[in-house]
Amino acid sequence: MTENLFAELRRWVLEEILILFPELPAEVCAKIEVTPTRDAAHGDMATNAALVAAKPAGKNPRDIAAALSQALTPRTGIAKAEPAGPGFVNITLDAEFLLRQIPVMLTAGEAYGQGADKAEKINVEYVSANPTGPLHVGHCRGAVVGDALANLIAKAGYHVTKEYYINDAGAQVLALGRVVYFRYLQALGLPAKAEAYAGSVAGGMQYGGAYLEPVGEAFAAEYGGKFIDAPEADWLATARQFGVAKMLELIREDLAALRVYFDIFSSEDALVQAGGVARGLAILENAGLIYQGVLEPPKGKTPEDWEPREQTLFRATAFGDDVDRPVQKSDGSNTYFANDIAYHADKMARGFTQMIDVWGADHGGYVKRMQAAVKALAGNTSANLDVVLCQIVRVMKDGAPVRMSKRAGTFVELRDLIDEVGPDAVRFIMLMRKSDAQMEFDLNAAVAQTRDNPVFYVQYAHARARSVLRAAGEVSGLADADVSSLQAPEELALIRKLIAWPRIVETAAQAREPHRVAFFLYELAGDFHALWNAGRDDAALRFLQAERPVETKARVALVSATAIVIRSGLAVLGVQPVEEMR
RNA sequence: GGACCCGUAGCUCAGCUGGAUAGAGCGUUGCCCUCCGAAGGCAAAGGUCGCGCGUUCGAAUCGCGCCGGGUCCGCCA
Repeated sequence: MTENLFAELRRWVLEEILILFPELPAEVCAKIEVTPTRDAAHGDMATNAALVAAKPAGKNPRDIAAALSQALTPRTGIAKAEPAGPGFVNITLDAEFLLRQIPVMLTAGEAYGQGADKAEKINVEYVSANPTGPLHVGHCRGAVVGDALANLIAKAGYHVTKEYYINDAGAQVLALGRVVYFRYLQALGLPAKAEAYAGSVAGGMQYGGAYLEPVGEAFAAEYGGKFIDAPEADWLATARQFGVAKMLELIREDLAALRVYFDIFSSEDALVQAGGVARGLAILENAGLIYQGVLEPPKGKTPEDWEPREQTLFRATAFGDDVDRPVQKSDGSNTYFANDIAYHADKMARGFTQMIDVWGADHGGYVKRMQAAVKALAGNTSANLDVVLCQIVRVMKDGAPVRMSKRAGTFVELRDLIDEVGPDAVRFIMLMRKSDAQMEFDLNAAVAQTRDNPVFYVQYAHARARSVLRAAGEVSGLADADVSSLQAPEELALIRKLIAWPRIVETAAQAREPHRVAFFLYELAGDFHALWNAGRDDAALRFLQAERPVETKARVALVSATAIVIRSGLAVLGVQPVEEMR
């Protein structure tokens, strides 16, 4: 018993088309698809096989469509197959064949839609915010998109590792260490003034937020007066580590509030200490991709202090990048890019040939060079890096944007957003947009209990379904129910939507687009609400019919299947199904 | 100057990797809902898919060139 009916029908189409044209090249077959029809008048499914095969077969697409239709029609499960339009074949399934999927859903439960084991590891890295403070709203979209994408790819049958890269090696965490020390002096009651202290801090007084006050206190509690008059060299490493550990705790709490969890946290510092950077660069060095050179200044926008400098460069242009990229600064120390190369080399050494990074839009200019580096590292082997960019989110309230700039002092933390609308709304709404498009997050809509709040609408559908199931009480042998009475247009529309779920999982995972799941659930909820509403106009369509146990059982099976698919989809999005609306 | 993302209904956005008559919600307009499943329901109006070439049986979708918005551009992370 197969789950993905579209994949099954595609196999049938392929079998028949290869009987008609045994010589059809594999790359042509690969383009053949079986898709849901937009219009119910076109049947349940349509295939483009005749259109795709027309040119290589040297025949008119309509003729092929006619022949293919004839070949498909006798198949068990197909009620009708007919040529249409420029050369489509529209397929109408036997209702009985369609309905047979309901027990499949009931038996599979929330696992319905789970793809077959692809026996392939995929690493999904996201958030990776610097451990210098709590997460802010800007991190939120990447966290949600990355998490849902990882769930989605796992659902499609891949072995997914969710990874967070801790940038605990650069100048920023040193700045954090200095501020921790400053807060420590304060905690001990010493007259350390921010202005005076800032002057003595290399890189200025970043991360001065109040959230570091308790860190200073904890540091004081741990080390007492030990570091009061000590030189920086004595305390900096300790303060940095202490600060990073505390910030990671903070970040993990923020992530937990958003229900985002990782399989692994990788430390940049640990990688550097273990010699990973030298190891990564050596791979490129051995491939002859590292050289000394001088870069041209960017045209049209030459920095004031520009002067030509010789640097160690990676030949990124050999792999599709626009210019070669520095891996070492002019003083010989490594660039951040060098560490990133090392980090991806490390992932590859851990057996990942498929990697996905979720980044903010401000890193868009970084994509080509990182992909170039991965290709270079792979050498003759195959490895691939996909980058999902998340564009900016504008938070709106009462029709006006909520200011979020740090400078304006209204720096909105992720926690504020979650407290305002709850993790479910944050997650679902963030996923109602394609990640590479800018979006507006409307705080008013996010808490509204109407159809324009998608998370409410979907959860309400689930709650209604559960309410029916509670009212129905224990119904035994649901998976064996006679469902042949399900014939109303609204019922069949709902079933057609339900059987699309495995296909959505597959296509959305392949496209790395979790938002398709959110849209699917929204549509599914719409179909279910429509059926519910039909029962208001026509009592005969209500789910529970005291006088008609057979029909009732069939409908309860359908409602149960609907609840299962909604739960299955919400699980991918990381949104909780609710039993009742309160 | 260059790279990347976006441009679809009044607004916010989908459009399933080139398919059939371009969709949804909000908003607008009209009708329905005193109770029995209404924190609502049904329906209508609303589009030169930014513009122009090109590729082909076919383009919102692919290519090129413009226009507009955004992100970014040697040693920052």
